[in-house]
Amino acid sequence: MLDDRKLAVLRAIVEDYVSTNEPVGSRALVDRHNLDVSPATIRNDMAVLEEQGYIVQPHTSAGRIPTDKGYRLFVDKLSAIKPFSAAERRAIETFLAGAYDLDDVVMRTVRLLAQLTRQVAVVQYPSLSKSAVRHVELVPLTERRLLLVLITDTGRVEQRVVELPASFDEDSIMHLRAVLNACLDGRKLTEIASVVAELPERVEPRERANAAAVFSVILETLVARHEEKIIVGGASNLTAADFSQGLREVLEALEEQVVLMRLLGESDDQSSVTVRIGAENDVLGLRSTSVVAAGYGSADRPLAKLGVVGPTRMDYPTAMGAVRAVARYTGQILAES
Amino acid sequence: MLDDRKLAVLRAIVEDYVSTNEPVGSRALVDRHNLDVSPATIRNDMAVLEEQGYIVQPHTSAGRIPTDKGYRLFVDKLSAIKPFSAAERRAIETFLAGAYDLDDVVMRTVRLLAQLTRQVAVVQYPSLSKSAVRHVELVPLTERRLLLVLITDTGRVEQRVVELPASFDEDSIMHLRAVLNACLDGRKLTEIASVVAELPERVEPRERANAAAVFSVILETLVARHEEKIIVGGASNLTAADFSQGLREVLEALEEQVVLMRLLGESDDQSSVTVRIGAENDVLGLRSTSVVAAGYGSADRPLAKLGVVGPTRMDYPTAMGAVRAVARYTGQILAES
DNA sequence: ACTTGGCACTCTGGCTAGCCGAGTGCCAGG
DNA sequence: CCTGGCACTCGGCTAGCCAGAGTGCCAAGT
Repeated sequence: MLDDRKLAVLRAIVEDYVSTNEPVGSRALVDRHNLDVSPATIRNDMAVLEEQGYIVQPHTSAGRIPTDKGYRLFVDKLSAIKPFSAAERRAIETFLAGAYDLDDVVMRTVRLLAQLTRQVAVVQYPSLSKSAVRHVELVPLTERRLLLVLITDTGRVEQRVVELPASFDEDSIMHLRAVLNACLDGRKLTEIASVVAELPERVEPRERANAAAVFSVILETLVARHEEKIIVGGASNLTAADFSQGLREVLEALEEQVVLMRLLGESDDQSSVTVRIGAENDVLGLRSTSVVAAGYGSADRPLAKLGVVGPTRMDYPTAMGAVRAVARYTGQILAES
Repeated sequence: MLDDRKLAVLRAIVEDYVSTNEPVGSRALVDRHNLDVSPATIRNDMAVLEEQGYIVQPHTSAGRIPTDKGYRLFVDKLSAIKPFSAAERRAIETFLAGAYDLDDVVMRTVRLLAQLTRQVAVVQYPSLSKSAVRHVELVPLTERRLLLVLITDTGRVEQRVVELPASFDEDSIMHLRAVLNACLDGRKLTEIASVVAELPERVEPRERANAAAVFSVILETLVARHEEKIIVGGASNLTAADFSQGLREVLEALEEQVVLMRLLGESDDQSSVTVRIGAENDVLGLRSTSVVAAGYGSADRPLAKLGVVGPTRMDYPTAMGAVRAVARYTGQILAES
C-alpha cells in the first residue's frame, strides 16, 4: 500500500513538523532530507498519504501536517526510541540517588522527567494495591479518636483518623496494634480483605466494637477505594506549545486525579513504553495531547506508572527514551530501599 | 491631597477595570456610577490621579487603568472585605468537614479556595516548626536501615529513612523508641534541638552510635531545615486572565516551593488578611500578580498560611473575603481534630 | 475656585484592497 | 513511474482609510 519512499516522506514530514511547528511543503522536504527525487514526485506521494488519512493540509496551498493516524504510524513503524548517552544516564542516576525518602524520590522523578522532555510530567506513587504492609501503628489522638498509620514496603505512609464507638485504654490499643502487625505484616494490600475478616475472633469481646471500627477504616479507605496518588510537574512547559484548543482544558484535565489515572492506567503493557496519541486518549480536553507512559518498578514487581503529557506534535523518540530511562532508574532506586 | 470625589473616581476606575478588563474612560465612569458631575470634571480628576501615579493610560487617548499604587490605595482605604453570606459559609463548612485526614483537609481547602475565587489557590501545610510531637515510630526496613516516622499534633506525618552505622536488634529499637517518645512527646519541634542534645546519656553505650544517627536525622531534616510543604490548585484559572508578561513565568514561579514560601511568608501580620500587589512581591516573574494571604489556625495557635495568587487586576474584596472565610474554617476543622 | 460644555487632536482597531509567495494539482512528455 | 511546467488558490503582509473613543485645554458660567 505504502512503499518505502512514501513512508520515508511521512517520517520526514513528522520530523520536520515537530521541529519547526510549520506545515511542511514538498520543496522543503527534498531540500532538508536528501531524497533524490523532485518535489513533484513528493507531491504525488503526499496526495496518497493524505488520501489515506496520514496527513492533512490546514488550508489549501499550505504544507501538510501529520494526523493522529500519521503520528501513530510514525511511532509504531518509523521511529526508534532514542537511547540516552552514558553521560545522560549517569546524570539521571545521581540526581535520583540523592533522594532521602519516597516523597523525595517521586518529586525528583517528576522534576527530572519534566526537564528532560520539556513536557508535563506525571508520576504515580507506588500503587497501594501492589504494596505490602510493613508496619501498622495506632496513635491516640483524643478520647475517641485514633490515628491509624500504615507503612508499606515501598516506603509509602498512609494515615487515617478512626472515630471509635467507645473510649479505649492504652492496653487495648497495645493489644490491637500487636494483633494487626502480627496478622498484616508482609501481606499485600489486596490480600488484606480476607485476613481482616478473620480478625475479630482474635480480640477480646469487650474490645470488638473499637477493633471493628479500625478494621472497617482499613478496608474502606485503604483497600476498597485503593486511592492512588499522582503528582504533576512542569506545567509551565505547556505554554511553549500553543494548543489549538484552549490551554485551559488541558490544565483542568491535569488537575483531576481521576483523569490522570485513566491516562496512565489505560496503558496495558506493563513493562515497556506506551504511547497514546490525540483522540486515543478518550479524555475530553486532551484530544490534542499525547501521552507517553511506562510502568516502573523492578521486572518482577511492577509498582506504578509514570509518563509525560504534551502536544501531539511531540518529539516522540526523545520523549520515549526519557520516559524509559527515568522509569528504569526510579524503579531501581525504589527497589534498593 | 485627594478629595473625596477623586477617591471615588479611583475606586470606580478600579471596580470597572476589574470587571471589564478594559481601560475605563471618563464617559463610562459617569454613566455607570452615579457621579453627579460631567465627564470633563472627571477628566480633570483623572489627570491629577495620573500625575500622582495612581492610574496610567496604556496609550494616548485610551481610558485609564490603575497602577499598583492605585490598587494599593484601593485595598487600604477604598474597599471593605466582602463578607460571605450565611449560606456560603455553611457550604464552606460542610465541604471542609467531610475531610478524613490532614491531606484531605488541605486538598479540599485548596480546591475550595480556587473555586471560590477563580484564582490560583496556595495552601501551606501546618508548619512543622509550630507543631508538637505526638508520636515517634521506628520501623525496621533492612539490616542497617530504619524508617523514622514522626506524627505531629496537627496530624501531619513525616518520614525519613535513617542509615545506621551498625546493625541493630529488636530490643534496642524498642528501647530507643521508648526513649524518644518519652522525651519528645508533646514538645514543639522548635524545642527539640535542646532536648535531643541531652538524649545520648539516656541510652546504653553500645547503642549510642545508632541512636546518634537517628538523632541527627531528626535534627537535620526535621528541625534545622524545617521543610514546609505547600500545594497549589486551580492553575487553569490563570488562563482566564491574559497576562501581559508571559503566563509561562507565572507557572514556573508557582512550581517553586521556595518562591511560594516567600510569597506566603512575607506577610507579617499573622491573624488578618494581607495583600501584596504586583511588584510588592519581589519575586521575578510575579510582577504582574497579586497575592492575598492569611494565616490559619486558632487564634492562640497559628499553624500556617494560605492564600490566592492572581492578576493584579483582581476582585480584591471578594478574594479577601474568601481567603478570610476559608482560613477561619480550615483553622477550626484542624483545631477540632 | 470649581465646574462645565465645546472643540481640536490623537490614538487604536477594524476594514478593505492588493500584492507576494508558497504550495498545490494536473498534465504532458521523457 | 518520474519530472518539469503551468495555472490556480490561499494566507499573510502592507498600506490606506475611516470611525470611535478618549483626552487636554480653554473660555464661560456659577
